Amino acid sequence: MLRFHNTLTNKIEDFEPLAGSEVKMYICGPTVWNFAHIGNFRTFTFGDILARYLRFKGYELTHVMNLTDVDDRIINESAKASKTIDEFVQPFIIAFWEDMDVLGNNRPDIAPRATEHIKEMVEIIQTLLENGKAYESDGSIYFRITAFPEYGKLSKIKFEGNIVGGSERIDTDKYEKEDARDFALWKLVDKSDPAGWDAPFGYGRPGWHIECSAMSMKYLGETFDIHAGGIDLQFPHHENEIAQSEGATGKLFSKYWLHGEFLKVDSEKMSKSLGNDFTLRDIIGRGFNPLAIRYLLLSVPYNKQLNFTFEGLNGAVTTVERLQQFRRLVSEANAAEGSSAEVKTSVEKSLADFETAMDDDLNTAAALAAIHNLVREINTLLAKDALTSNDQKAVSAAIEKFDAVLGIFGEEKTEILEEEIETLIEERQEARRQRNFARSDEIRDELAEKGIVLEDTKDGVRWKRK
RNA sequence: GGCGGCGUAGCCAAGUGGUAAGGCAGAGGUCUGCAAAACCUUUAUUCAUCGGUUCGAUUCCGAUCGCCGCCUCCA
Repeated sequence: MLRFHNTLTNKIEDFEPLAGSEVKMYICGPTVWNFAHIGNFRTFTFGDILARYLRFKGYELTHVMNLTDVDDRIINESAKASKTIDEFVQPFIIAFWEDMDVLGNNRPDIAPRATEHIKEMVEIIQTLLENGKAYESDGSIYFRITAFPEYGKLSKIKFEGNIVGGSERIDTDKYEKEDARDFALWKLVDKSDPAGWDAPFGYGRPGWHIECSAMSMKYLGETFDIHAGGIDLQFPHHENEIAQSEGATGKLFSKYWLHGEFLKVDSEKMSKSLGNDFTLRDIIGRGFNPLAIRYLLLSVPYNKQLNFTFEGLNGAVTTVERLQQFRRLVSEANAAEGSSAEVKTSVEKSLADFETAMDDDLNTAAALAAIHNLVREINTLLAKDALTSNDQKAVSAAIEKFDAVLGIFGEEKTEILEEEIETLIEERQEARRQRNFARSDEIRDELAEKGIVLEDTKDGVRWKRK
């Protein structure tokens, strides 16, 4: 039984979708110019694992992830560059999907853009104005938090002695709001500003939070199953989404809320001043295999802070190579006819342990342990040449199942230079037979330079791409 | 100041009221012309510190120390 820690109730809950085997899920996506940080990709990778696992469990999933393509920076910079928002934002969106692809994150089914859903936002704001949960002040529209008593139920934030009362950090007056906690739904802008939209309540642009309410409900309905995102969004963004959405519909917005924890770097917070705010591209630029980055990001359960270190990443590089090697060894094994009860048991146990771990709020660390245990057991048999053909099939099938969820075994590559490589290997074998090791090592080095690694085994030479 | 999370071997870490998963690194060995890969063996009397509850705590409670996040704008 799949269970999640639901931030809304702060409890571990059995996952029971609203409609049988259909699951509707919304994940808060990137602000398109600001996605590149490795910490963000932990959240997106977690979202991908969540989606993959729901499908693994047989659910029919609709997975929506928004692209926030309007904010002050985008508006200012696009104006400076004399570009439309769309022109300015397009390269960032392309780069984002490139990074997602490189990391092996499947794309969501629907990736709506904020700027294409202004109409839906306006409709929600209208409803809130009509039912008294929003008000106009100085031409802008604000949400009236006092009209939504449940405000704070997600973040459990208490306002006593905090924002409203004790703090001197806010001067309520300067916001022209009824209450300092009230947040903007629609911001009035000058008619001459190209970055604005017409609405019944005036020319302006939407507040940040309203886009997610509008897009999630448009594609998933007024009530849907899962809303996920990084922990940094819990307050105020998700809290405000709930207020807007439930304030407008009077219905439960999302049944489950999952929040991914943050990344630390060398046990410190990430920041520009510490020079440790790496982007995915920085790390790949240092020559690290994206698959290893993926492995590291998912090796710690999503709801735990992960300490990112290059020592850890180097470990992940080795681990991922071992897993890829394992898949190769299994598929290439010279398996004799037959089957073994022992292997059957090992495979079944590994799959069961894997699923138990993932069922338990996506405990990827424990799930990986289940995989590693199988790898070790089967490798032992392979070393003894004791894997039978039925074992081979069962193990391969298990690998495909694991990989459908985690995506860490890499792809089976089709080789292009194969003939050339084979010729060189032949030549090297001949040199070795003549005990001309100087020449044989030369060939091995030559191939190594091209990224081809040779391994001499008792069944002949095996080669792989590094 | 308010709220929340965390502190387990050199590193990344799972976990549970009953005696410490897994990976990386290290050491020794098998195999090999040498490597590589793989395998085998080995690596925490102990889970930040100090108290308490208990037959028994790393796991529960309290305190202390340390680290991280949110609590303003922008998203």
